[in-house]
Amino acid sequence: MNLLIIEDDKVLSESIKETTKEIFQIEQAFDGEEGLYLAEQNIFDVIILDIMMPHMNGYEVLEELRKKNITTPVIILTAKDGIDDKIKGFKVGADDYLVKPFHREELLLRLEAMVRRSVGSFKENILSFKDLHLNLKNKTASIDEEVIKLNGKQFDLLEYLINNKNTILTKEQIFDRIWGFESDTSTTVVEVYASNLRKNLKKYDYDQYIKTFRGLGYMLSDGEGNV
Amino acid sequence: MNLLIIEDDKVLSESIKETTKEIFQIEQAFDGEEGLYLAEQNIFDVIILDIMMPHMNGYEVLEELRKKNITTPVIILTAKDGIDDKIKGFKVGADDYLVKPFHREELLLRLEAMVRRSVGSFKENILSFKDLHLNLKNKTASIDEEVIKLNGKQFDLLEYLINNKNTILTKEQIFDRIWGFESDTSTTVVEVYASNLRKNLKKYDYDQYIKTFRGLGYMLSDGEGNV
DNA sequence: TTTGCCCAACCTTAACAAAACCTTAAAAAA
DNA sequence: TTTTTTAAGGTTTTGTTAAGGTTGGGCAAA
Repeated sequence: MNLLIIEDDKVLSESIKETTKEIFQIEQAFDGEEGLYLAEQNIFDVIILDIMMPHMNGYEVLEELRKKNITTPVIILTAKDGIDDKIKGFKVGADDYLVKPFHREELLLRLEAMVRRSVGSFKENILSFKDLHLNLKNKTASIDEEVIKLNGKQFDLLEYLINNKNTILTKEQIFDRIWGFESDTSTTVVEVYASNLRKNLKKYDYDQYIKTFRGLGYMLSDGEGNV
Repeated sequence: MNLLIIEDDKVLSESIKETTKEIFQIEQAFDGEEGLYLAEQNIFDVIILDIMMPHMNGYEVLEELRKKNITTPVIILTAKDGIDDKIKGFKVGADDYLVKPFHREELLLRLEAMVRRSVGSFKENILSFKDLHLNLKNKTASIDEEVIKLNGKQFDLLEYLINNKNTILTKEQIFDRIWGFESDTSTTVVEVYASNLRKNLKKYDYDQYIKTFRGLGYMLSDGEGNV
């Protein structure tokens, strides 16, 4: 689970990081522009967005983001608790709105509720694609009771693909999501992992669902046969 | 959009109905049991749930509901604003939590945000021209369920034509748009791609809509026959 | 006004070139 | 050891070019 914190108050940002780091992989941006840039990579599960920031404020960031069809859930964090501010926040596309000061627990709860819904699966930590089930808790994959051995990043890749089934993910997105922005290995590793994942799924004929779109990226498709 | 209000205070329930009736089809339940029964029908897009109710309280209703795999988004409405109550609410599966008293607008905004997300994620990104549909999310084209195989630039060309249907696009425009300004290939490739695209659409008689205007360029026309 | 010719613009095809991708295996890191 | 990364060669798809065929408008002669 990846969380982006866009907050110019470094102390608060760190504090949020502390309370959420057990559940999320954290990325931080300390101004609007940087936040927008990172958010545009479309690799986050949820974004915490401060409103009052120099240069580019939170509303602008969110508006830009939605304009670009990035639908990552956003929770607005602000000291403004006037109803008009809330209206503005929701109108530009926020999913939740939390007023400072707030309980750490409440933030965490709201984040969890949001992720739980958007990632789906109310059933505890199980992510499924057809008869293929991922147990997110202990990182195991299985098809009809039979466990498939996948190493770390292969599992991550499969999880990411399932969470975005039927949409094309570019190699860059996959790379940024799994290897991280500042990783200095090349994006061709994605090809290697796609290859390995396919090899592991081949036994169950699930490799067919991983489609590659030349010049675009990869997609996990539950479409029957075609494409 | 269907909304279920589970609230034993009839005055408040009516008041909520008033503020939401323009957007939602409303159903009301005035105690926990009735609410659970209605919610189990699984026909609602979102549920407003009061906590303090006689016999069966909101937590119990929600817990029962989730146990039965009904995942309708639930927003809890209560006078309790202690953090422990919120924790309890989210833990049993709430999606949002609003403390009384609240602004009518805020309730409405939160309802809208919730619904927008749950239906929004279902709606796909489709661009259509007559019975020809482009799925922008996975770059597939189809006519009556049947998928048409188009490679990258052919798809881009078709997308561009549809987005500008009934206006003539010069070869230069098309070229700059799809190949990019600094590309050093000649604009005759546009002709080749127009040809290929027509060939692929011929099977469905959709090639006829791609008209060429000598000395001007191409146009996708939905006009019948002539022009 | 009509006819027929010419030429530029466009269409189509196919061959070649060049990316993009796959797979494997070995080296490096954990 | 196991996992991750790099590298290299092979495969497939797509992009590009060139060449010959087709079309249609302009224009001059009838």
